[in-house]
Amino acid sequence: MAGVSTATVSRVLNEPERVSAKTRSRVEAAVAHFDYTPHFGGRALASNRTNTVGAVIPTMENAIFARGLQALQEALAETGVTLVVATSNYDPEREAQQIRALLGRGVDGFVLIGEARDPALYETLERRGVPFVLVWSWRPDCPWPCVGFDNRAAARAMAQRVLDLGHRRVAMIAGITRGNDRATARVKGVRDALTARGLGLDESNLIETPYQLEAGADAARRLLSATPRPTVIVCGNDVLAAGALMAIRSLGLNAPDDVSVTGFDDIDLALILDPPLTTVHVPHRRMGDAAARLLLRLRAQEDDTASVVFETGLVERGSLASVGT
Amino acid sequence: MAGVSTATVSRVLNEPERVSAKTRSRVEAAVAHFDYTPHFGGRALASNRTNTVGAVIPTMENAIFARGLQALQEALAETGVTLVVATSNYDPEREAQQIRALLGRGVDGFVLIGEARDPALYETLERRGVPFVLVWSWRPDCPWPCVGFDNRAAARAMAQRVLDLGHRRVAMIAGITRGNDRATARVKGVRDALTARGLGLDESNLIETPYQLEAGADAARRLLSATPRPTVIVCGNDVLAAGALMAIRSLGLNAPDDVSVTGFDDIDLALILDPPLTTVHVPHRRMGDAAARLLLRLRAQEDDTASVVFETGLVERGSLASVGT
DNA sequence: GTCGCCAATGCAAGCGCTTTTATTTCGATT
DNA sequence: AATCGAAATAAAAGCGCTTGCATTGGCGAC
Repeated sequence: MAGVSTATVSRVLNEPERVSAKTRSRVEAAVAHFDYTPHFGGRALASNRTNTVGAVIPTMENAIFARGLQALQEALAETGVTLVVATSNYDPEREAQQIRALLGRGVDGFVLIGEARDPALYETLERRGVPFVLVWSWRPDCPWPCVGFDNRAAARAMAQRVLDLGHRRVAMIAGITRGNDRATARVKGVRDALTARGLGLDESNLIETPYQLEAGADAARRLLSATPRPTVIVCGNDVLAAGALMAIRSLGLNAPDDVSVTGFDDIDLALILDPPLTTVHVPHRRMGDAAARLLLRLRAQEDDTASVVFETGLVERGSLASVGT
Repeated sequence: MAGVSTATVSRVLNEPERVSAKTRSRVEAAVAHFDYTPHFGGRALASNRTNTVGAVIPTMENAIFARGLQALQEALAETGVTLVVATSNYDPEREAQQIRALLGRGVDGFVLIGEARDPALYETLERRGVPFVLVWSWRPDCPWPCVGFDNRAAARAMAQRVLDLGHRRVAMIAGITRGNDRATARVKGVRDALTARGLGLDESNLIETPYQLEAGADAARRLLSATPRPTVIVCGNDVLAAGALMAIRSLGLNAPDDVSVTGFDDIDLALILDPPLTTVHVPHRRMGDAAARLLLRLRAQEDDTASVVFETGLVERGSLASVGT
């Protein structure tokens, strides 16, 4: 040892300024010499903090979450907080399990996707006093701290643009809406716009399907087999739209001449597609970053813990054309 | 309480079979009633295990890692082990930091990408007795437990195929090779094949660049400005290849008629591209899964802890054509 | 009925750290 | 040189759990 008590070592590690420079350097030398690392368990037990936050996302395979997580993780790491990630595969029960599992691991903060979940879960979180932030969705009057955007309004804006371009036979490929408020809001938004013009979205023109390339392609093939076929397919995200474009090509049709397609998210993919995808731009990385900062403020019991809303924007590329051109 | 000692509660939670059915059910009732969760720190301190494994990957934004992690995480979760993910952004120093940070958090297992890293790090891991698995790369005689494939051989096979199709002016867009043995091996593999036919890959025909879409496009533009221009661009991964295809289109050229392109990884993207990408198929998900199982065996000190090698395969789609057709 | 044995449970000692409180040290002041 | 106070450090009490060992109780064998 460096001739000091464990208390001093602890102080050197946690509040270096409270220790005299001379002792501090001696301790630091010893730490370096023995390649000492404090024991996490001991620390967690004594201080009752783990400096860990948990995120439960649907899947890492969706680029939007991967990107958001990356930003989240970077922002948290700056303050020495570790991120633990679990996935639910879009299953609400599994999400609840994962949250409980992470609670058991003593995470002292949560980042959760969307708002739709069992009230009992919210109650548990509050009772334990574990702060959390809901990401990726936002609506007026959401009672929890959120960092997101208005999925419904964004989808509505996209659908309005579609209608402005003269489309009347509108079909939609949505994500699975059960337990997914983002997917639900996007369908609602499209409905809003259609209804406002006296149109509807009946069952035959709306398919819910997992957010996967092949699933999107299958759905598009089904929608396009109708007579008369839709002039536009509005998709719940970019991956579904990519699938739809694949299907269109495989049917010998041409986008946007025969059928227009729109996406949602604006991931890299949208740029690569041919034609490039008209979609809704969502600032995933900035949301991840903002979520981290909001969560840190909540943990620190700071005052400024208001929800953060991001604006989305229509990005018009080549996949959406006016009807009949 | 349920009228038992804490010791019994601990046993109910950890080795239920050692407690009589009657007591066990009483304890379980109490646990459920109070919504009790064991304190992670206490547990870690007393048992000196955290049931956590750490993974340090370059970035979650690359689909291959996202996919591998997803599989890894699912396989680990089955046995109650939690995955903690950190990212290095392809920076060896940062990777070392992250490994030490995770060690400090008491992870009792590691999944690391590739083999190239400071020997001191390996020493630290061994000294601490923390088992680890290297993923995504494999070579004969690797002294550590690996789950991967032979990047060099796979790249060589791809290059051979390119040469078999008559290409002689071969250019390559590689990832940054510093501290990245996969990227390095892929360049070597291509060189192997070229050298075997008396060709070379001089500086003007090899560009190293980050694995990003735009970077790939820029590199392709530079390569294609040469006279005579290359007939094929071999890319270090699919994202770079997608960028190259974008650049080719933006230059008014056509793939594969004017220039062929090949990728590496076979992510979803490869299928969507136009023309669809000829690439090397890598079983990312299965690697993640196998890595989890190998690590669990190492932790359990089982005998069967041999490295796992996966086969890769050429997937021929439309982006590579024979020269002069 | 007694004894011995094993399964089931309780007891109590830590695990390595943080933190409150007490003690020492040292410099400044008189 | 003595005194005081502030700053620096040590002492010691847990944090909530696991686990080796001691104890209890129940049962079968004699």
